[in-house]
Amino acid sequence: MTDQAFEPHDHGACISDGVAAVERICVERGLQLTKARARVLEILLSEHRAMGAYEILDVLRADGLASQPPVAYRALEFLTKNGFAHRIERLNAFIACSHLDGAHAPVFLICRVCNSVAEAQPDPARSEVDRVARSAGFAVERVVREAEGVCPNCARAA
Amino acid sequence: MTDQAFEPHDHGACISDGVAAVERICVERGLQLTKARARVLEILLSEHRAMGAYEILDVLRADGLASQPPVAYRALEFLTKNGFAHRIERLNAFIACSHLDGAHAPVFLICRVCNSVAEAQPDPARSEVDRVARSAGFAVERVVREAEGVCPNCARAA
DNA sequence: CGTGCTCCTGTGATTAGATAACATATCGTT
DNA sequence: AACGATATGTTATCTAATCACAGGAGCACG
Repeated sequence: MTDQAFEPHDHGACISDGVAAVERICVERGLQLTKARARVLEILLSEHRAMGAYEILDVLRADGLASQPPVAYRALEFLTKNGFAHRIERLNAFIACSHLDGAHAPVFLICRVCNSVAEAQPDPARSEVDRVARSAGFAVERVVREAEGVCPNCARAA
Repeated sequence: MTDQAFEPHDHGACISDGVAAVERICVERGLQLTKARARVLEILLSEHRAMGAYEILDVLRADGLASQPPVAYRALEFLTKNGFAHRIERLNAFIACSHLDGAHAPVFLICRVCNSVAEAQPDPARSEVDRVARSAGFAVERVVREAEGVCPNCARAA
């Protein structure tokens, strides 16, 4: 398991690699990574934390782009629907996906001190949510798994 | 595991037993189950689904009680802080706790067809979220686990 | 007895998050 | 050129949540 958000890394590459990877996938799947969508993805990739739609909108506005709420929400819908970004329900906010390879049911670790969010890839076979749902005869379509707490860096600092 | 929400049961008892149990716990712990708080609990217990704060507020208003948003939010804060109700992040809504006994890290099963929400009690030892967090050195304070899908009753009906 | 403290309530205003509805544009296809 | 599908721009609206401040009930302590 990797937790990019909690470990030092080349963040410039983080952004450019992320955009490049999404571009490639869009070509493969015939998806249009338009200007607005690409810009929102970049904005999300520029931070390892979740950003609210209106916060993203502020950045777009500063760029001189259209800045009405639907602009951000449409881009975010595109990104989340295609797995390029995720919605963090606990925060009503969004974050770029950091595991573009393959289907996943991620677990998010949200640090309440530094606001960073790490996306972890747990073993799907061990999902307790799935196990519980199965035993209740419940057909799962989407799973939300988010933990809020203190990341190792902030714990060390305290 | 029990899934009251998905199974036939005496719902009148569901409400009265729920209120009685919370009353008892409040006495034990020296908590004040005031009029507003008790009423909101009742409202939540009256349905096996999550209700939005403003929806609760509408009921309070119909009762002739104070009906400004903070009234509902304060009662909900009391109820959730003490484990008498839970917030469903996915829905920005609230539901009465159906497992008052003991500390828990519940899993919620949200039916998108009939809107019912079941609270399941998984085996804590198997929590994949905890496992992942531990391996990242992340100190978990709160966990959100919610599955959205179709409940057995609605699946049968379709 | 009354002062101060803590906790709870009431209300108006504001901020944040999300969507509806409708008009316009762009691009590839036929 | 006409069409359909997809994406954009904008206004308005709705839902969710919080702030800020004033007032009240109950209790403890001097």
